[in-house]
Amino acid sequence: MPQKHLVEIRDNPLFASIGAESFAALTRGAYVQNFPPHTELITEGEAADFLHIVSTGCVELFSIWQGRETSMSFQTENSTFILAATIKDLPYLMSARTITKSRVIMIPSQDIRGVFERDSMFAKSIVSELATCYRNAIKTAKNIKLRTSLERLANYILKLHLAQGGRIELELAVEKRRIASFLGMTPENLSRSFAGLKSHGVEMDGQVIKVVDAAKLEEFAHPNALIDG
Amino acid sequence: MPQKHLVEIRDNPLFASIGAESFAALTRGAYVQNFPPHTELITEGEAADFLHIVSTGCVELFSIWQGRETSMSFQTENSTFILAATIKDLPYLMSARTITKSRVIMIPSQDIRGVFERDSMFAKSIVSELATCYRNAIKTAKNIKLRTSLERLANYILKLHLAQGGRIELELAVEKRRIASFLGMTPENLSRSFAGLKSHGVEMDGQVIKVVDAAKLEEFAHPNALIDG
DNA sequence: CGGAACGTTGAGTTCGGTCAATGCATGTGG
DNA sequence: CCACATGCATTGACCGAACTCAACGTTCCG
Repeated sequence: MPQKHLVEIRDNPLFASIGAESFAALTRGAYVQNFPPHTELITEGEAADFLHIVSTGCVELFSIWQGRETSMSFQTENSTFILAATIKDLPYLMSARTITKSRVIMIPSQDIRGVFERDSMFAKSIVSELATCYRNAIKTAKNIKLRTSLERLANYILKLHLAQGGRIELELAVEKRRIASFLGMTPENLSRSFAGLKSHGVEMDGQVIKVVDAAKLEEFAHPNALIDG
Repeated sequence: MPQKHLVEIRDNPLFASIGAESFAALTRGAYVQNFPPHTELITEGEAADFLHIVSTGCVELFSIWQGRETSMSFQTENSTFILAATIKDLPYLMSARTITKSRVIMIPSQDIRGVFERDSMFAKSIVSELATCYRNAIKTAKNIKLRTSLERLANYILKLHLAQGGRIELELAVEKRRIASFLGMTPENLSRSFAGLKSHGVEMDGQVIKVVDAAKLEEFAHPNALIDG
């Protein structure tokens, strides 16, 4: 593995504080690979042979049941995915596909479990990452169960707005159909919901969303640290 | 703390394989307490001062947003809850209340984090528990997003049926209103859904559910290891 | 210049929620 | 013991949110 890639992996918070020996053990069998958009990386139900880490780009996690598909989350820079399956040596619960051209680090699950046993710093990182993922899953469930689709969209836009430092004009990173699925609605309904947010300080023109009145949007969205934080 | 309680804690899988020293450190500041039904144990947003473990009884985890409440899960014997908050030293994302009379073990979060650092066996248990909880949360989200309310109920009953070794007559452990909330529907709709399952091999009479044709129910429910497993 | 995929819009339908009334069980106080 | 209150489950009528289906416009790409 080229030095460039090693540095790349090292930069990931998950590996930042582990020992040199552990790092070597983790990277010995690792791959770094570039994938074109719309490439299925893993399929739910398969054995979790590798831990995946998005280095650059964007990966969608999704699930299918009885022909119905739903977007579960979008992973960008430095996100791990399917960590729980790797740790427990159980099948993936979700499938993953690239949305944009993406570079992905893959580390054999076996090595992860091995280093986990020996390196307590790494174990700590893993636990921290797992706990964060778990909390995010809980937040997702609360979001879906407690809010209407319009409220979910309002909070989604508000979050984007804040993440981009309060910028007025927002560009959506992923297709609307996927956002719709992520938010638990149909593309048609997302279109209508965007229109419905006009009276709450959001204007839309094609791919560009304008948060013209953030206070008004926030008043409607009622963001909450225990769901959106 | 009485010997009886120590044995009780020891029996929990989370503490089964840890060293004597670690065990002593964990139990030094621990409480074991009995609570009557319908007692709120923790409130979302509060600091995670204790890890809670249900020793006997049943505890409901729920969340509230804008006056709307939803049941997130039911915890019975040997279940931990709010482990992620304890580990990360962050506020609880859910509230908890007893449903039945319950005995609960409470261990100061600080002690959990301390022993976690020193005892790798304990760290392993924690990670395993966390990963399991995480996977359950993912399954919950998939269940809600991919299934209709009738399908969710069908799978819920089927799961009960199988958990009780294929018994025909099932008794619901918790009130229907809470099951309804857990399944993401109103009590009224749950009533109607029960009626709707008549044509799929389920009969209902008050508190007693009869799975008269498990094959028929399964054919409708399409249970899946990646959601229900 | 098609053709494909996506987004939008409209019409109609369905699923699930709201509201209200009733029945039923439990519990309390006279 | 009964009268009454309370809380849950059920049922019906109604309503609203979201989905389906279909048509159409746009963009992107071969």
